[in-house]
Amino acid sequence: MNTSDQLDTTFAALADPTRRAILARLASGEASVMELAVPFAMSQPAISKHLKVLERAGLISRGSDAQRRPRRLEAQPLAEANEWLEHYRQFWEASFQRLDDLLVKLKRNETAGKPKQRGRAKPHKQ
Amino acid sequence: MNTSDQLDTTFAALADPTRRAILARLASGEASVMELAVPFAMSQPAISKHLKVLERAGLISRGSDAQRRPRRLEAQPLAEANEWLEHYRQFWEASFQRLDDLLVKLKRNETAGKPKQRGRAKPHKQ
DNA sequence: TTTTAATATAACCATTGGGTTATACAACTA
DNA sequence: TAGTTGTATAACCCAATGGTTATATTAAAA
Repeated sequence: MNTSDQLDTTFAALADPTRRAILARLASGEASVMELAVPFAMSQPAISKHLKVLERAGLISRGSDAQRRPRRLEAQPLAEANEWLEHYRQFWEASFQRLDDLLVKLKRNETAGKPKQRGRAKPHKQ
Repeated sequence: MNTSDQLDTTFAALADPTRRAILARLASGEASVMELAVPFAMSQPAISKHLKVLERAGLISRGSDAQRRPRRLEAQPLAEANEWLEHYRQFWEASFQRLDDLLVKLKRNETAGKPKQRGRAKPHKQ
């Protein structure tokens, strides 16, 4: 699998809220399939399918404990995804900066004399 | 669209090599649909579909210049994706660290007396 | 005013994705 | 040994994805 294929399967695996929740759960330690399934209104086979997607992407691995097959997080593909994203950091930081500039300007017009804003004006989540 | 939906559509949009290549192209400036289509062995409507996916994810926007509808990069959703990934940084850095430790140990056994390795041992791309 | 260029949309097709239920299998427990 | 628990797999359904060709729309150029 080349880097591009790896990014395909990594991003595809991350494009599902159930799978992201599973990764979040595994961030606090390994867990069995049953344990992973509990929070979801979904059958056990559905969870097993999600786990297969995550495993094919290399985002989790499978252990063995009696009948259990505990999964644990394998974050390395996330490093590659992160590296890809990094190439675009300048672009989103530029847009944050434009937002800052705007907010500062508005603020100045509205309350001249008050202390200037400090730190970056983080935009609200949509 | 809540944050989770936004991540869904962002990651899904990124899970395709054609769309990632389009974003890479747009990183060096806006471009028309035709210009974007050139590098790909794919019909114009196929490209238009990809552009629609990127636009729905908020990753590009559409300008207007005569018959042309030039697209430009809108990197803000990438900031959110990056923020999500950041939560897992500790995990991939831990695995890099384990790899470092291993390499250093191997190196020591193999060539005792030579200078120690500096910086992080970056794993090869697969 | 007709033609050409750039883009969008419709209709279609094959494949994949995310879910289901039913069933198989492997490993503990009584 | 029989039952129970944990997980995987098979077969199926429906919706979504990624491509196609053909056609519509819009604006410029001749």
